[in-house]
Amino acid sequence: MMKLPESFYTRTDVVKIAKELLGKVLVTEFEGIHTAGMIVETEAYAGATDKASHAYGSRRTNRTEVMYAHGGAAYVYLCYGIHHLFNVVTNVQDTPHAILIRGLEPLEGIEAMQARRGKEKLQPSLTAGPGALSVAMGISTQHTGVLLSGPELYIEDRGIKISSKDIVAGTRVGVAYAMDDALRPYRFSVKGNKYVSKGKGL
DNA sequence: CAAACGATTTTCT
DNA sequence: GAAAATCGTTTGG
Repeated sequence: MMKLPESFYTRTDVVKIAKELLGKVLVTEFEGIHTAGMIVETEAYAGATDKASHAYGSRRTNRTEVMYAHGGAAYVYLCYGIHHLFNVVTNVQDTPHAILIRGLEPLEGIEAMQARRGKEKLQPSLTAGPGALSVAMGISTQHTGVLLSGPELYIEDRGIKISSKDIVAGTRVGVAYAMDDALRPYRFSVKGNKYVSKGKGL
């Protein structure tokens, strides 16, 4: 039950951090509503050298500015005009690394999540997928730039250990336009977990 | 100032 | 399994 320290995010190996985020718990406290879910799927985006990243080639725009901040901030991007994608900014200042949270296993405030998603029953699709989990957790683009050190939005370690043999590495999803970089094994998920998004390939 | 595109989800066939 | 929805950001003129 400990919030991850800033030093967790400011390390330089974004792939390693992506793996370590599996099993951690994302918590939000918006409008007095407490919701929490265990992270079961992540994707690393290695900034300037990664064609799939918004910051490829050190591109720096108003939107990507947050990625250049030091690790520990949230980067929320609106995709296809309707989906909010939640990312964790990592590494040090001026290095635009980020990790996309693709899947969560609901732990607390499940009723609230269902209400936000307009779903009657609990089903994997509630939080399987980056756009879906953002809605369930109440995250939207207005939270971009918010520090993950709380009090409304943070990630904590509850002592859950994911054995390395239960971590599946795969190619990323929805980044086919990135050509060869789309084949990099930057996607990590917890083996057999129902809340891991299916994606298109793998 | 106008046009094109996308780190996806949902719904229909 | 495949196609449509939808709008802010980015890129070109």
